[in-house]
Formats: sequence, C-alpha cells, structure tokens
Amino acid sequence: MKASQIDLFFWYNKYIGGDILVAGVLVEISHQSVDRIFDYLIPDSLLDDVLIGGRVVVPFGKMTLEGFVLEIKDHKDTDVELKEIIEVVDRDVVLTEELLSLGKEIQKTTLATLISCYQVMLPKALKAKNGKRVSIRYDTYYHLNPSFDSSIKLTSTQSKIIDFVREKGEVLRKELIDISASAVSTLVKKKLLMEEKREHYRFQSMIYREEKKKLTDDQRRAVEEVLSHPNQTFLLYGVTGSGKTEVYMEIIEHYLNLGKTSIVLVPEISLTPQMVKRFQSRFGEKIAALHSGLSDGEKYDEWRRIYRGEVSIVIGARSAIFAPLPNIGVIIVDEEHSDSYKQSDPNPRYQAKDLAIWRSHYHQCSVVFGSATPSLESMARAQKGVYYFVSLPNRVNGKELPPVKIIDMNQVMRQNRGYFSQELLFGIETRMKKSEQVILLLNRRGYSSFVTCKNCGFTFKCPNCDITLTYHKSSNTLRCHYCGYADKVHDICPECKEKSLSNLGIGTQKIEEEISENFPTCRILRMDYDTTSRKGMHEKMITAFQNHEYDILLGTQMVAKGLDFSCVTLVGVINADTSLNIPDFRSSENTFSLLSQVAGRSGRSNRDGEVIIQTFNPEHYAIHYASKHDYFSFYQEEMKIRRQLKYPPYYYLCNVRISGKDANYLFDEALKIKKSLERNLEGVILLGPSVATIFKVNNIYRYHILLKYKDSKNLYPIFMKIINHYRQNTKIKIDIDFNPSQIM
DNA sequence: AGCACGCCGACT
DNA sequence: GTCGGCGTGCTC
Repeated sequence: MKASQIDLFFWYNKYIGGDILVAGVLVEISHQSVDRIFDYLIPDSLLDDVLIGGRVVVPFGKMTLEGFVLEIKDHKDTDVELKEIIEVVDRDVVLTEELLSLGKEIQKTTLATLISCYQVMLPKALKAKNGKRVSIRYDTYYHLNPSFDSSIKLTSTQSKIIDFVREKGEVLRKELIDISASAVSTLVKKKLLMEEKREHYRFQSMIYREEKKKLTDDQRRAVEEVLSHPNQTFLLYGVTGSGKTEVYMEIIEHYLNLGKTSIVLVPEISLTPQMVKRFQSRFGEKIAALHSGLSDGEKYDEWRRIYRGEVSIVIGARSAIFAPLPNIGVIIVDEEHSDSYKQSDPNPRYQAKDLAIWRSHYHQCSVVFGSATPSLESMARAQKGVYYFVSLPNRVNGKELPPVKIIDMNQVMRQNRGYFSQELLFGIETRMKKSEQVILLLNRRGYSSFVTCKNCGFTFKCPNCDITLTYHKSSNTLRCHYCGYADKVHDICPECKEKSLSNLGIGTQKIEEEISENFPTCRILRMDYDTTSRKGMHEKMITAFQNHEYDILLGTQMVAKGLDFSCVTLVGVINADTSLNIPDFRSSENTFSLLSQVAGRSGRSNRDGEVIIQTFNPEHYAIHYASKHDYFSFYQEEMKIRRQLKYPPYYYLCNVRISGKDANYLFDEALKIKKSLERNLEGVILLGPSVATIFKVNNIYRYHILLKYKDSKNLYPIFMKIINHYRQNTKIKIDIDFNPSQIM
C-alpha cells in the first residue's frame, strides 16, 4: 500500500469508525469459474507490505495459493466471512499500474482468464504456479567512506587495501579477500570501508564499441519523418538491404538522449547474437536482451534489471512487449509481417503489435512497424492514413536487387525425375568454380497433407474459400477446414488428365543427397528443424557458413531471415509452391514474403547476385511479383482477392474451436453454438462447423466455426455467454481466437 | 485447480 | 445393506 493510501485508512479508521482493511485478490488458477476477485483481510502485521500489483499467499478452500492483489479497500464485497492473507511474497510490486490495466485490456480483447493475462507478462521464475522461486544472488562491493578519519593508524595490509579501493573507486569482495579477508572486515568495522550488497546478475553482456555508420539520405529522411511526428504509428517499408536496423538505432538514440526508453520486438528466429551485438556495440550495457537462449534465472535477472530502471533498451521476441519499462520513447516492431507476434497456442491469444499500440497510447510515444513485405493489414492501414507511411526504397550499397529467374518445373519434370533444373545445377556449378557461396531454400512441407499432381502441379482447392483442400486418410476425402466442404479423392488429375496425383513432400535429406551426387566435393550445410533444434546450433551453423567452411547452405524458412552473407551470389528456391498450397488464406502473402526475403540474401556486398526460383506455378502472381521485387503490385492484386472472398483486411476473422473426446456430441454442440451466434449477430458471416486441420490429437477431436465480421463490439457479450454456458462442462472446451494467425 | 457432497450400481 | 463411481458446485 502506498503511503497516501495508509494515511487515508488511518484517517478513516479514526474519524469515521471503519474497522477493516480488505485486499481484493486474484488467485493463480486459470479457470473461468474462479477468475474473479476474492476478498481477504489484511492482518495488521502486513499492513505496510500488502501492495496493489504485489503477490500474496492466501488460503483458498483447502488450498494455499499465491495471488495478485488487485485492490485495497475498507469494506468487503461479499457476505461470507473473510479469511486473512497468510503472507506477502515480494516486497515490491510485480505488476505496475500500467501492466495491471494492460492485463485487463488483454482479457477484454482475447476473452482469456484475467489471471492468464497477468501470468503471460511475467518471467517464468515469477509465476507462482510451481512454487519454486529463483533466489536472488548478491555481490558485495566496497567503497571508501568519504568522511573517514585519516588520523587512524593503519597496518600495511590495511593501507594496501585502502589504496586499492581508492584507486578503483568500487571493488568487488572477491578482489579484496585475495589480499586479506580479515583486514577487510576490520576496516569495515572501523567504518573506513563501506560495504554494499547488490544483486548479482547472471547475464553479463560483452561490450564492443562500434563506430556509428553514416546514414544514407533515405535513412536520414526516414529518421526525420519519424522524429518529427510524435505519438504516431509508423509503417516503415524498406526493401531488403535498405538498412532498417540503422534507422531503428538512430531513432532509439534520439529518445535515449531525451532520457527515454525503447522496446525492440523481433521474431525469435532473427534474435541472433549478431543482432543483439549490433545493438550492444552501439548502446552498451543499457540493453537487455530477452531471448529463448536464456535460462529462467537469466530471464528473471534481465527482468529485474529492466524493472529497476537499469536498462534503457529492451530487445526481444513477442513477450518482450511486457517489459516493465517506465517512460517509453518508442516501440519498434521489426519484420512486422511475421506471424510470430501473435500468440496462438496457450491463452491469452494476444497480438503483440496491438499491445505495442496500446502501450504507445499509455506512454504518449511512437510505434514503428518495419518490413520489406508489410502485412496486408498494416499496408492497408498505412494507405488509409491510420499509420504514417515511411519508405526506404533503395539498398544501402546502392545496388539494384538481384535479377530473378523463374524456372517452370512442369517442363523439367517431363525431362528428368530430379528436383533440380539444368539452370539451377549450372548456377551452382559456376559458383563452386568461383568459390562463391550458394543458399538453397527448401520450402517447408505443409503441416497437413494435400494432394498435388506430380505432373502439372495442380492442387485441389475449395470452390467457396479458395483454400487448399486437406487430405483426410481416415475417410479418404478432401476437405476444406474453413467451411467444411468435402470432395472425394480423385485418381486422375482434372487439369492434365494424368494419373499422377500424390500427397508426398520432399525433405532436406533427399535434396542433400541429390546435390552430393551432382557435386561430390561440395561442402553442404543442412539447416532444418532436425539439425538446429539443439541449443546454440543455429548460431554455430551460421557462423560456420559465414567463415566459408561450407559452400552451400541448404535449409527451410530459417535460411531466409535477415542474415548478411557477403559471399553468397546465388539463391535457389527449390520448390516455391509448397507454401502456396498450405490451406490458409495468407498462403500467397506468405509465399511472396518468403521469396522476397530469401531473394534479398543474394548479392549483398559488391558482387552481383542472382536468384533462381523453381516452381510449378510460374504464372502465379505471388511468384511473378516476387521475381520483379514488386511489393506494391502484389499488394494490389492480393487486396482484390481479399475483398472478393471477404478476408482481412476487409473483414476480421475469429476462430471458435470446439474440442473434446466425443466427436458426435461435439458436432451437435458446435451446431448449437453456430445457431446461437446466428440468432444474436447481424452482418457476421459464419462458416462451419468444420473439422480442424488436425482433426484428432491425442483422442481429442476438434471442430471449428469461423466468423468474418466488420465490428467486434457485439461479439464479446455473446461469446461471454457461450463461455459461461460451457464453463463447468468437462466434455467440451471452447477456445476463441481473434485474428488467428493460422486456422488449424 | 482441488475437494466435498450427493445420488445410483455391484459387491463383501 | 454399503463402498465407490464421478457429475455438480464452491472456494473470500
């Protein structure tokens, strides 16, 4: 409780005759039925320690639980007899006033439990749940007592210590006890030395100093536009290699000089030590980096550094948006098109970009969304003037983007059985002779199987949703998991009339074998989920490739992201189509984005680069415009389709997932839910219930209902009604995902 | 989430 | 007759 609050209550008790102090507590159980405030008495002994936003231990039924104090008041809001708070967990507040109201905002917009919204903000070590607490470690430091009595006689050891401390100003205990531990304690007793215990941080950053790069005219203009329009959300469109990071750093430095803090969000995959090092080299120890490589203890240490105001810049993946920074000057979201900013699995299903905007309103500061291939949602907002559009149309090195050659694999497949066209093989051969490097992208195989024609590349699509149909082995059918449309499996391709339909994918291993057959001496580095899942491997591999220990980097999506390899002069895309066939309305956008990103890896230094894209769909607009580096034409074309089919950004989507063990029961209930939504909502398009992409996981069946809508405000009450209706029902689980990143 | 209460089936 | 199945409801 704040001092002012205490005063108020003492005054109240004395003059009005109030007699109780009550804390409203939210307990750490994420379930709708207990997701509300429970009142507890604050015992006199804890009067000073119970704080709004702090954690306490309380009795709850037969259990003893931790919870957050959300309010302190002079009355109870219930008729039942109150129990007392048992103890206070931390002496500090863990949720600031800002984070407390941000949590309520998240609950309002995701319909998750309030407690889950608070839990998601804190590092694991602070989550009460498992009861294990990370103990804070301390370092002891010594200073000279500025007012020490110089007349005191010192032994030679003592004066040695004093001289040492005087010279350094501040010394760690372990440096002094090498001289004499007992002499140190004597000096402390005599008050000649001051002892100070300070928190020990496990994560100490290495500091390099790097000269600030001179900005190009484009970069300078971009920085000035951002700085001259306060409290705005910007969309910074910058082609690959245009130096967006430099622009971010310049903006950050501006706010740093004003004494303000910054948050930088990046996709986890691009949060590499190189990236962090770049920021550290410029901003030194003012940086806290929150990445998945840190242990829980390290993450907690970083969180505490941020919390105590020892950090001015936080760089991290999605959850770094909750960094408890005061006085934010700017929030930067790099690669804003990345779907990693949406939390999709555990509740709350929040969008970090939305929270960035929320926090910018709270702090009266700006947000910068940066990308070479902005999401359609963001670009549309920029076009409408909701976001301020800033562009970096040129590469820093002054070079054009590399030429892109499209290879029609329909022709190639008729000639040979391999995955490589003559052009790509020839391209690799030339690079090997010149000892330059090659990146090969193998487009990730879809998470679901779809049927494709090996001969012409035809895939079956839903006539209603324009979504690739998913193959269901159990029923031998093709199904649309947006609307439920079903078709039987065909033997003969309706396009080329060949009997060559299959649902096979290719893996990196197979490709590796084929390269080795063609180029026996070539050193291939394979980078995919299997080879990089071990901690630190991703990093090691990139360094090895950078040092030219390998000739070819072969991998999935992860080779496409923001890395600078100066010796790479050829980028080959083995199968551009796979991501087009993923049953998702964003498949074209994702394909365009992936191809643009990977194409940008070629020719980044002074050597000319080249890109070769192999595809069964050479005419597809996503591939065509990617090959021309033409984002805006792609944007316009894709917007037409989104408009026709009522997809974002024209409509919002919401996915209602219904899961449980009894498929028949689920389907009946799903129908009821749909009917009730139909009755209560106007102007909302309802699709389904249809089976989810992965219909059955661990014997849990999943259906979903998809909503397309323009205005969300009528949605929340009816959803709350549905959630409440099923909250005690153990046979059925309802999950609601607003603006889902994918519908699975 | 846990735990108690309560109302029906197959057992010493 | 009674032990125990888990459906239902409550936790300040």
